[in-house]
Amino acid sequence: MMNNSEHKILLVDDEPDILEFLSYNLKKEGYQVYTALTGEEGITVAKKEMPNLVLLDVMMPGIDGMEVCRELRAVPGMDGVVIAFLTARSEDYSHIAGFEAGADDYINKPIKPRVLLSRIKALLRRSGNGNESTAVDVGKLRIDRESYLVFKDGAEISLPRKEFELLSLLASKPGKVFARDEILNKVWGDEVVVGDRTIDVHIRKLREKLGEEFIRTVKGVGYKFEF
Amino acid sequence: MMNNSEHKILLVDDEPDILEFLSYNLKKEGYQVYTALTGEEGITVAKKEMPNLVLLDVMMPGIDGMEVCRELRAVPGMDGVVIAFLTARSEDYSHIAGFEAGADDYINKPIKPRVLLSRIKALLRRSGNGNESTAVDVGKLRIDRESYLVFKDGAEISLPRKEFELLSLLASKPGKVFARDEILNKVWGDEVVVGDRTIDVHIRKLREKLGEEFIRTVKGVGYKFEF
DNA sequence: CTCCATATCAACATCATGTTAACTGAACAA
DNA sequence: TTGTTCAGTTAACATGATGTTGATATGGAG
Repeated sequence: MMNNSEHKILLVDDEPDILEFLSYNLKKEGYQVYTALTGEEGITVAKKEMPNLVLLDVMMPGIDGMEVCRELRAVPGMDGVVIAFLTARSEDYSHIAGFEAGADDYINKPIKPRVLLSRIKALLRRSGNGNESTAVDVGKLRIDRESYLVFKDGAEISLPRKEFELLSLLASKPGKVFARDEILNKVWGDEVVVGDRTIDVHIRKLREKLGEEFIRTVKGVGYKFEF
Repeated sequence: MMNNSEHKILLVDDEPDILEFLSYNLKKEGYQVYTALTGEEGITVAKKEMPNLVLLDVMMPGIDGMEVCRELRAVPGMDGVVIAFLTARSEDYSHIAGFEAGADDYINKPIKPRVLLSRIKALLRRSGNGNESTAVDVGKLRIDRESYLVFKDGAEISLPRKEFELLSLLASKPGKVFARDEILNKVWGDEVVVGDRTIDVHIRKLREKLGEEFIRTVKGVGYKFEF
């Protein structure tokens, strides 16, 4: 197994508390951790250390995370770096802009260590595999989380956010039945309470756009993606 | 699907009202609930019952939640347990200390039942995910709980929920005779009251779909799975 | 043979999901 | 501003699979 100590992680956040918290948890796992309190500092450190992963707070005084991300992407040799945003849950659409700016992932605050660590592992694993694309191929579909696009027979299908995330979730484990509870948790979040029919309607829209053959209902249990 | 009754939850809070409130809501969902009014009691009960999830109030007289958490983490065999904090403080970063103590999540008071339940489900799901074997092979059958499918000679057989759960139960211990009572409890749950014939009919449907050779009737006792 | 648990079947009830259309609010353009 | 479009959600209702029941048949143990 790859040792975590081979990985450098740069944290950029204006809150010392959070930096310390994240730093503590990541170091505990054996990562080499660098921190920066401002966007400027972050860029400087990044250029110097060439980290494998950058965790960026979106909201910072001065240069914000989005801008840091764009600047980092412009640095030669920095294109392979994985960049993830830290965002408050309320900033609902921030990650979309984030993806456009070149982010690989976004992580909601408040941050839970287990979630953080598993996300980071996943991100690093992905980046480690060389130039593997962020797209997933499942049967006739290609789901590209980076561009938020789905391709079917070469045709580009653009999906709204919720639909995309729902599809994305289901396709993340083809064959697995996702319970409605689980879907609500993962796509809508803990606190959001939406009606029973909301999922169905989204499923229906997906089926309309993609065809009937991909999403299968398992009555009384949930939905699953098939290929 | 897995019944909630398989999950033990320990609540530790010095306020009887809150304990009762939480206990009521969790029991209603079918969890096995244990309560403790102090940190000491919590640790004692935890060691004895080995719950799957511990909900800890942070602020308690005597040993506080943080300390309980640390002590629990030190108990052998307790490392897989999910520990979540209940905290009144919302926006500050007091939970950071909690995470350092080994907590998996924190839940803000005031607690809304819906949020609590969905968080708990998510936590238990995550904890169970690691070592869960998804498919079971029994003789000519393969039962895949993840995709809710049964395979026989490579052919895919799709079963309705109750039938699948019934088969799943019987096949979980091939050879063992399950009494009708036991079947009712595990598949239908405690609260549901259904007539005598219901089980027979489901057995019949299973035999229709799978063949006669798998489920054997033990008159006066129950049913068992054979292979 | 007789008794009683189980089997079987068809009628019935129920519940999860499908479907449609309408409503809200955000983003955007004229 | 107003109007327009779209994502997301919801209510109301339709539909059909699924679950349940009771009447009746069957079959094995004693």
